[in-house]
Amino acid sequence: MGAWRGAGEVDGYRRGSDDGHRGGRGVAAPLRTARAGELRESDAGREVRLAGWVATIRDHGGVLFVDLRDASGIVQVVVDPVLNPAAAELGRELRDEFCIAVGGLVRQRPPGTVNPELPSGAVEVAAAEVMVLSPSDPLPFRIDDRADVDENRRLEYRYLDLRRPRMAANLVARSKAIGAMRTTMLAQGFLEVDTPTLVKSTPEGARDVLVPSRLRQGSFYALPQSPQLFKQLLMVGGVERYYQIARCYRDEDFRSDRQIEFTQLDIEGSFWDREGVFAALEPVIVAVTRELRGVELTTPFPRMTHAEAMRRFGTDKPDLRFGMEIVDLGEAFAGTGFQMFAGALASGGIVAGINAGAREVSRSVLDGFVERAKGLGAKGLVWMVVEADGSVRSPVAKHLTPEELAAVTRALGAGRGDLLLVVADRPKVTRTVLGALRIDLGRPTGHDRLEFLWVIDFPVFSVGEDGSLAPEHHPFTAPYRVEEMRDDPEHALSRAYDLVVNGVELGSGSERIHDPRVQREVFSVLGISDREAESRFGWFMRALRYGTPPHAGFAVGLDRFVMVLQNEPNIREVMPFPKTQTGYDPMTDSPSLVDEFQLQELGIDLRPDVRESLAGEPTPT
RNA sequence: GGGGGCGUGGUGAAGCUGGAGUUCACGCCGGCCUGUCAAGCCGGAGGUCGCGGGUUCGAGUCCCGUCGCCCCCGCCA
Repeated sequence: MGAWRGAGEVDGYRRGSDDGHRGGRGVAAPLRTARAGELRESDAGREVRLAGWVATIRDHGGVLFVDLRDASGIVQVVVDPVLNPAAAELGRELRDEFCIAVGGLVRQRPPGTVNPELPSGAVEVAAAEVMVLSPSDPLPFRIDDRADVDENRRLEYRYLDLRRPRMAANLVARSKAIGAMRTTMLAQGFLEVDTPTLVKSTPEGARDVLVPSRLRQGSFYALPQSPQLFKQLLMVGGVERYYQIARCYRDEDFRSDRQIEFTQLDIEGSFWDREGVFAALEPVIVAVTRELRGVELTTPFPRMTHAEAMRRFGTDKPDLRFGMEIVDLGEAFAGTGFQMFAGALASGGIVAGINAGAREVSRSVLDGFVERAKGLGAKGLVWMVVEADGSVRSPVAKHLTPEELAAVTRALGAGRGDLLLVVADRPKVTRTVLGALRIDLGRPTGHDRLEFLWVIDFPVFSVGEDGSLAPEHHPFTAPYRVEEMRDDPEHALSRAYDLVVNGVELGSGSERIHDPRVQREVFSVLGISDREAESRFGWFMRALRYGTPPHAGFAVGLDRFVMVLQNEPNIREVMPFPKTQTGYDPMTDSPSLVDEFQLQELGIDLRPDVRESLAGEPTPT
């Protein structure tokens, strides 16, 4: 680019300067000698060159103010037509978000015109020269944090959205987080190793993102759900301490904290157990939090077993920033005549409740809670309000004895005005429903406080609605005892753990199986036949036979972590180019149809019904 | 797969009980203005009320369907 030299035109835009004529002597490189947001009183008297974007223009007819923004921040540029008529003339042609360069003198602002809102507000740059590097069309939305722009529109113009201070700050935070992770991992002697992104599909857990092979038509790669098996192979390979900032892909429905592709800090270590993992990871969490929040966390983080988390909070990722714990009310209703409670207790269920505290709630809000509980799978929800006179108002009060009502309020520590929510159902349903209501009712907004927590001793299997068992973790997780896993699968515990902050699952990990015989047994208990295990994981099981060290590891969700630390409500705000809930990118119009030839090369034919549904769609030629 | 919320000039909103595309702020275009800082003042342009159907003399408004975005349940080993 010919900026600052050559003729006085850049892409047809005239340059204004104080030499009184156009096309005058050029100005030598570099384009920029200072950063806008960094200028301070101590810079007064400096001749600087700045380059950036027009944040706002304030044209007083005479003097013209331009807020010049670059990645470092904003500084006010003053163009004075008396001192500099050519620059002023050009300045009048400037519009929002033009990319410009300015040369001039940094000076203290006149008394009374200092802007305390701006870090650079004590100074301004008196423009001697202004040059348009690149003009801008009128914007689809304002570059401003204060506007709440439709997200589709933001994604369509993500490059403009990223100019907003909030998004720019999130990019910086993300970069700092990765930096702190690398620094901490390197200091601990970890080796950064990258692993393939075209891998073997192992239909297990999440849906794979598939990539068709051209050279082997009909065969598919998968994008990795995580580098799980590769990092274990690195342990077999003698790496001992591995980490990677890894991109992972899971083709499941989107949520506010889930995207089809996301980033993890992935670590693995040999001769490690859980304690080794925690000891290596806590400094990383501390460093990232220090970097992004300026907060020094206390270690070690508290721990809680999965069973305790479920019992007290109804979830495997408890938010410890508030109480409202789930209280078992079995004792209070031990001999109750109230059919709903008695029935639940008799059939192996439980009665439990939470004290939502004193709050004014209308009947419609209470009905909303009942609907929510039903939506979550409970048969119903009983609400009780402790009245000013100590009596209990509830739709079921007449079915309960005064002793029972007293026992409930006592068990829940209820005082005047408190709202109590009670569920009677199977234990798991009861706890998860109350756990969800607890979050609905008690969760603090934002993430100003941080409550980290290790959740340990996950069960090997989770019990489904129908009583069926589903593995809670990937099949390479070591159980405490294989025999228990086989003989009493419902109660078997695994050497798996999660890291939780403020009710958000930040990541999970486990001690791995390093004995091929145990691995085979685990496959068998999981219902994976020898033959199936061989075809899907044979290559991996073979590796385990060559002196595999005991090892363990973890993966931290980078996007979620930054989301929490930046106090963002969803993961998209901390991802540079995220997709919508339906996996669509409005900016690039992706995913898109491909042309017939591309499909042919891959040996792929679209199903007739799919073809049919696409009729009328614009197709590539 | 299911439930809910939202969809109105370029942006953000209001639009009540169905009565003229009405209103507000920002942006845009033009003009004025020499110390503002989301500058100010005057004037102007700009909309198939997501799309389709229905009810009605009449629909942004009511009903049905559909599409898109967001949130939740399922799903996410």
